[in-house]
Amino acid sequence: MELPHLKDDPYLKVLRPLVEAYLAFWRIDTRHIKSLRLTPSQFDVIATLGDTEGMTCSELSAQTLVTKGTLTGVLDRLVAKGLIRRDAMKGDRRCTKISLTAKGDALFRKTFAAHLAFLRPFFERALNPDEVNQTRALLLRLRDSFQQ
Amino acid sequence: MELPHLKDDPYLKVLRPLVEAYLAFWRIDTRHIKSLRLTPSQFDVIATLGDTEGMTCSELSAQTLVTKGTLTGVLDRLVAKGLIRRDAMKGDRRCTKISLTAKGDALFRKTFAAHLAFLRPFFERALNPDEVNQTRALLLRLRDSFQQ
DNA sequence: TGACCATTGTTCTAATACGGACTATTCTTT
DNA sequence: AAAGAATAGTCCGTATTAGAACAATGGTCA
Repeated sequence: MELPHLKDDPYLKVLRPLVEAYLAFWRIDTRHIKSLRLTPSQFDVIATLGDTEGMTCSELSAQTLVTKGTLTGVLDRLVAKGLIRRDAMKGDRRCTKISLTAKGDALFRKTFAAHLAFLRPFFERALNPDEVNQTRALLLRLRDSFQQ
Repeated sequence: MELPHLKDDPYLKVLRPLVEAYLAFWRIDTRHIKSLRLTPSQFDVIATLGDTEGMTCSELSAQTLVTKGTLTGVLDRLVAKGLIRRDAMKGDRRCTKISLTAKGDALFRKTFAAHLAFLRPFFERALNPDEVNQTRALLLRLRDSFQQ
């Protein structure tokens, strides 16, 4: 049997835990965000725009986990909710400057800190400060290995 | 300023690395799967059904990362490709038994081991055997914290 | 200046994704 | 046995998702 052998490969023993840990986190994260009447992508955009002077679609797409093509639709819905604004960019007519409206900024102030405070206990319960640093270092090594 | 303070919270320092590590992995994983002419969900289903006698939709949904509602469509497309089969379950007429066809089994044999072999070097490069066990343990603790 | 190439944001298609509603069926409890 | 609860799979609406193609614009270099 070849497969059991492969499934026991010591290096692959991290694969499922990585996926499962992320997914468990993601479900909690998403559920809380939805209670704010936002989708995860929308929250991502709001949180990224918060405390900035605004940015172009490309910059937004790079800093969030939202693809350029998807971003258009996400922004459309955020404009419809009155949370962001699209302005022409002087100097480069290809670009659009995306920024929070007053309403969007108010939402950002109200929800961003609250969301992080909501998440913290889950990490606190799982890891002590030493382990946080260990985990962080190990995860960054994994990330870098998959990124080059 | 309240936000920088929150962002420096030692417990939240794992948040971004977790997301980034998973996403970096996910991109590599997905790219390779697509080269097999399958979507990630379809591969997930095929890999889960491999070397089994088949299972119900609920079991499949629990063991893969595909939601029950989404599964219907994924299975539809796999049936259309001739890779799986839906059979009535004797004993419980609510259930459907999903299993690989001969063609699906052939695809499983050809691609599953190859895909794992493709992924292994990324883990090997990042972590030594000790660290694999550490990482695994830490990730499982995180998962459990988010799951209860 | 003008040909060439890169970049920007939008649009398109196919496939997910979640969660809730729905029907059919089975189990529980009285 | 009959009413009520639980489960199975499907269907629906809304929102993503990647990636390719597109037109408009900007930069580069001969």
